[in-house]
Amino acid sequence: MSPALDTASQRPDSEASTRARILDAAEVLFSERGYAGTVVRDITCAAGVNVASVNYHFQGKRNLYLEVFRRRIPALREGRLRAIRGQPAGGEPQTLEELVRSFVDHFIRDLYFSRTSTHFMNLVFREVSQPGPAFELVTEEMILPVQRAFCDALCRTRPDLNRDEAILCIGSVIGQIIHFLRAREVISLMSGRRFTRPFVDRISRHITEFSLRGIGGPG
Amino acid sequence: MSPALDTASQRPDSEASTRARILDAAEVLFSERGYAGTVVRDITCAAGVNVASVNYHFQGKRNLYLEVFRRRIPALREGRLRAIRGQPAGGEPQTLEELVRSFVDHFIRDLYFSRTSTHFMNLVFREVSQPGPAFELVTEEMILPVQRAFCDALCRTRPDLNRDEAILCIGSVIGQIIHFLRAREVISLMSGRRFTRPFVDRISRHITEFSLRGIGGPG
DNA sequence: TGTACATCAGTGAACGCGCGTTCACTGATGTAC
DNA sequence: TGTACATCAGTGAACGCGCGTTCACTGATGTAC
Repeated sequence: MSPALDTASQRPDSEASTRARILDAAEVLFSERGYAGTVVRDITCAAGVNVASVNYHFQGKRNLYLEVFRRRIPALREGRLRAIRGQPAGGEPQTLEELVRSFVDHFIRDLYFSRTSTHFMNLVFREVSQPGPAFELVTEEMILPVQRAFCDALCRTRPDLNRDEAILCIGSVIGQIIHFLRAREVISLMSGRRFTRPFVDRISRHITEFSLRGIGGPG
Repeated sequence: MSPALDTASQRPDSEASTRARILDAAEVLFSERGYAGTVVRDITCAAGVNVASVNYHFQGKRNLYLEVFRRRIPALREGRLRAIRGQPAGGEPQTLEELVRSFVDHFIRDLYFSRTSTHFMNLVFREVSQPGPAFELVTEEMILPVQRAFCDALCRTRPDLNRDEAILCIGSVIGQIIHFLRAREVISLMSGRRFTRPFVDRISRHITEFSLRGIGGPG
C-alpha cells in the first residue's frame, strides 16, 4: 500500500519527483512559518500535487517534517567537517587563523549564497532554540559532530586552551555567525545596508577577525 | 460592551486580575509553543478563566499576543538603557570595559535569573528571527533604541571606531549573548554542565572578555 | 504470446476533530431622579 | 431614601471554518503461467 521509506536517490526519477517536490515545498514553507504554522494543503499546493500524497509518501505531516531534515543533514555535516579539517590530507598542521577563517567562511557562504541551505538552516535554528520533533535528530546527526570536531581542531591548534574554554569560544564564534543571519532585518535597519555579497563578505571578515582577537594568542 | 484598551495598572486590582492572569499565561505558552502552536483554550485553562474572556478583554488571540509585548517592553528597554548609560549621572566618562561589562552582565542576569524576562525574551527572539505580528513593535520600541544607545556609547568610548564597525561589534556582542541563551541545550550537551548560577557567571565573564579582546584597543 | 492478477503512484472527495470566535446570558455595581 | 435603568466583568454553550487524515478509486506497470 505505502512505499518503503527509502531515500529518493534510490528510486527512479519519475517516482522520486512527487516525493522530492513535496520535500522541496515543505522545506521552504516549514522554514518560513514553522511546523505548527504550516498547513499541509499549502505544501501540496506549492508542490503541485494532491493533498493525499503527503500521507501516501510520508505517513503524515510530522514524518514529512522529519524527512526534510533527514534529507539534508548528511551533506551539510560533511561540508562543515571538511571546512574544519582543512586542506585535503597531509600538509602542515592548520594554524588557528586558517581554522577559524575556513570555518566562518564556509558557514557564512553556505548560509547566504546557497538557496537550499538558507531555508534549511532557518529550520535548524528554529529546532535548536525551540526544541521540536526533530531536535534530537539535528543535534545528534549534525550539531554535536560538527562542534566536537571544531573543538578538537581548536584544541590542537591552541594546546594551551582547556576544553571548557574551547567550548565557550566555539559558542562565541557560532553565536556571531547565527546572529548575523537571524537578525538580518534588525542589522539592515541599524546599518542601512542590504545583505548583498560585499556586505556579507565584510561580515565574514569581521567575525573572523573579531573571533581571532577574542580567542587570543597563547598565554 | 468591551473594556477600554488601557493598561492593567490603571484599573482596580479585582478588575485587572483576570486580564493580568491571561497575559501571564499567554506569555509563558506563547514563548514555549509560538503563536500558531498555542491554543487559546490552553491559555484560559492555565489562567483559570473562561475561554470567552480572551475575546472580551483583548478582542482576539492576535491582539492578546501584541498586548503581551506591549506590557513588558518599556521596563525592559529602560533597564537596558540604564545599563548602557552606566552610573547615575555625572562621574567620569565610562571606559570601554565598564560599558561592555555592564551591558553583558545586565543582559545575561536579566535573561537567566528573572523568570519573567526569560519567557518574554524567548518571545522576542522568535519574533525577531522569524518576523511575526509583533515584529515592528519589538524592533521600534525596544531593539533599535537599545542598539542605537549602545552604538552611541561605544563610539564615545572608542572614537576611533566608525559607526559601521561599531554596529558590527555590537552584533558580535549581542550574538554571543543570545546564542548562549538559545542554544542552552546544545551547550549543556557539549560541556556537560547545567546552566546554574556559577556557569552562567562564567559565561558572562567569557563573553565580556572575548568581546573586549574582539573589539580591540584603539589603533 | 496472451491472459489474469498483483502492485504500484497518485487522486478527488469526504470525514470529523480542534480551533478561534460569537452569542445570549448572569449577577454585581454604579447612577439618575 | 427607594426605584428603575445602565453598565460593567465574566460565563457556558454553541457555531462554523480549517485542518490533517482517510477512503474508495483509477490507470499504468510489472509478473506468473
